[in-house]
Amino acid sequence: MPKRTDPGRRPTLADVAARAGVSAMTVSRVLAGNYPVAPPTRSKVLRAMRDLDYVVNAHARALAGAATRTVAVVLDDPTGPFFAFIARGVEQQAASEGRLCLLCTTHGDPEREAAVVELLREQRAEAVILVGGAQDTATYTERMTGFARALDRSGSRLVLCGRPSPGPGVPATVVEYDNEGGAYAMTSYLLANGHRTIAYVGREPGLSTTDERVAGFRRAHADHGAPLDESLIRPGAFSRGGGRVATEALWAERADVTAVFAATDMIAAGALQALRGRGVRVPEDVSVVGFDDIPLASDLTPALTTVHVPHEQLGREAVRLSLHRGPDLDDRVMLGTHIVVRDSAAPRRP
Amino acid sequence: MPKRTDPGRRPTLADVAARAGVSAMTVSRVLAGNYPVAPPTRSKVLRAMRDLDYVVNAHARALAGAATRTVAVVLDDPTGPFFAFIARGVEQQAASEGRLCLLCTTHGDPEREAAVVELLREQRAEAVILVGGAQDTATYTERMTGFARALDRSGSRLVLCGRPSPGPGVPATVVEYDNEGGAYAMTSYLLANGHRTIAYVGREPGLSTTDERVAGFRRAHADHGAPLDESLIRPGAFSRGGGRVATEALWAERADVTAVFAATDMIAAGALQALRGRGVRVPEDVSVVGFDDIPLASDLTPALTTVHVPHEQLGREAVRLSLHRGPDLDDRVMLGTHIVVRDSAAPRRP
DNA sequence: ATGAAAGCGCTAACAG
DNA sequence: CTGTTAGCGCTTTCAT
Repeated sequence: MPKRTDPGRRPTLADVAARAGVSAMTVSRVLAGNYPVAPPTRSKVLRAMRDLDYVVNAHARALAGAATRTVAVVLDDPTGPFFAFIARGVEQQAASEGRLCLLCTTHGDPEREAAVVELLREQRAEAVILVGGAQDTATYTERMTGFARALDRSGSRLVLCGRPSPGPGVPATVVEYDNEGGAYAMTSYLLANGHRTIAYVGREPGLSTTDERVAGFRRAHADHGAPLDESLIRPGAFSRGGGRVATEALWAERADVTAVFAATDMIAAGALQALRGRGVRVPEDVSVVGFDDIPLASDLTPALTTVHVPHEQLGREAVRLSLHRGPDLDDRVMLGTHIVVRDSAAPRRP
Repeated sequence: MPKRTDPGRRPTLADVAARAGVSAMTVSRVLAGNYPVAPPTRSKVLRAMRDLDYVVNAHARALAGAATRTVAVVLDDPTGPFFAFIARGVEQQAASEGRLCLLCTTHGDPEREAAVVELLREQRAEAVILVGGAQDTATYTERMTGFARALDRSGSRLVLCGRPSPGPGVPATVVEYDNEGGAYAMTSYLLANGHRTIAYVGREPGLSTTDERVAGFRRAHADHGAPLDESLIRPGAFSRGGGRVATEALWAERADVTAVFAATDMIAAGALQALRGRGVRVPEDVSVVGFDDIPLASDLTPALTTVHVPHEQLGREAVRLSLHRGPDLDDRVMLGTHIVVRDSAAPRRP
């Protein structure tokens, strides 16, 4: 039986060509639109495509040499407070560049992460965007270098978004934001408001963002000539509960603190809970500030003064940069952060 | 020059076969693992694959007839409060079924939605999951029927998740949740707590979920023999601002209301703002309840009593059902909802 | 248990 | 401006 009459078959380029009385190549050119085709021919082809409800086969196209026009985001968990914004940035930029967007999650499991990278190599994704903080250790650097090289060999590009760079010479794109600068600006703001006994709550040792934020906290103290009591840099988990616990512990020891710089907005939310529980008024008695500017920040009572991180732009830049990249092996950009003044911080009361 | 020595080329199945001294077919079988291969041969092949850093080409595979092993979610906006949870459910189930997940957004634009469906037809995605409420009009039904048929012709499956069914006989899978039952349960709860003047705030005419929720509200009144004052069903936008405005307007007219059933948690948040602004205490003076059970609900003060919608499970079911589906043309499931009692509702004060 | 041959549907590279 | 010829890398028959 001739193929043409096969009933359940999806129409192919050849079918369209036959129906329009032209060659397959002409149809291909009409599709791509990057080559001159005589208008009458063009309309005949378009007509045939419509008649047959023709849909190109993206896989055949990818196999024949065209780019896959697909980028991938790899997240910890799409319900995270800011991962969603990064995902939105990625998706938007991908869409505006005519790319489709693959979404994968790892739940923080390194094995799953490796498996996902492998899957994305199979897909020949143009870019693989790894999102979210990570332990900045030697192991991490090795892993990322491995991913970068492997993806490079597959004709794909690794993008580290909000993660530390594996160093120069590694074929990867890095999109960061200014943790140090944001912490510096916020600490300066508190110091300018007369605070001198500022606790930094929620240091998670080893986490890349932590070190940078603490560095900004330190530099601001130094630049303002304010002595920094190291015992005021408090450890704690990056969660609401962690913030509550750490703040409770802090108050048990030091009632002289007049401002709390929480490492994240979530921690700040926990700190507010703890302080409310103790009958401490914010910002009258104590100022509390956060970092990240997640939606929750403006919902808290009082609305949280915090450092804005351009999550969405981070996602957009990740796509943009990986798609239009120069001849360099590695490239990176750092996006700025800035403080957002709301109601949770006030000048120190005498 | 022989292909094999081409330096930048990605190794193919043939390369692996050559290196292992077997035919391409044998390598393919090792890869698929669904056919007996002699253990020694097998190891030789695996060895060669590792040596060459071989990665299958998903597109070649898809072209040669294998399934694409890809499902797609189409969202309004990934930063929406519950879209993220549905996306998580989809992604998790997809991963556990060995599928990759494409993420597309439409920002509520029907044209973009149609364009996205077309793109996904090109990708031969196994399932295309459309998420989120929609106006249940004749136009909607036609659109969805069109999508369903088009996807069906491309060997793909349309899944409507939390959206109305286009009716029987249309090749689509529908995964819904029980809006009517949830509203019934919540209204019953308020009635059982002695409330008799309950306002329903945030009716968006035409939106599919609205009608079902209002129906449950009505049925509960009827079943409890409580008269329902139609003027207490208040229109309003599905947003915090909408809730605030609608509640302000309500209070200006009716100070006798003792309970507010907000159509969504966001509306409830707005209602709480409005009531706080007026110095009305919740739940002492007025009870407020919501619908959806988004994370914000437990963060509000007081924590919101609301109807839980199983968003994540909705996403999981969408994938599961579309992948393991019987011979029927259309299929649907409805997931249950239940009330979550927190602090924003109390017995009516005498 | 393994291999050979024939495509899957498209586009790149050359003609004309 | 349009057509021809060759694959892209894999999996499906059908043989052996």
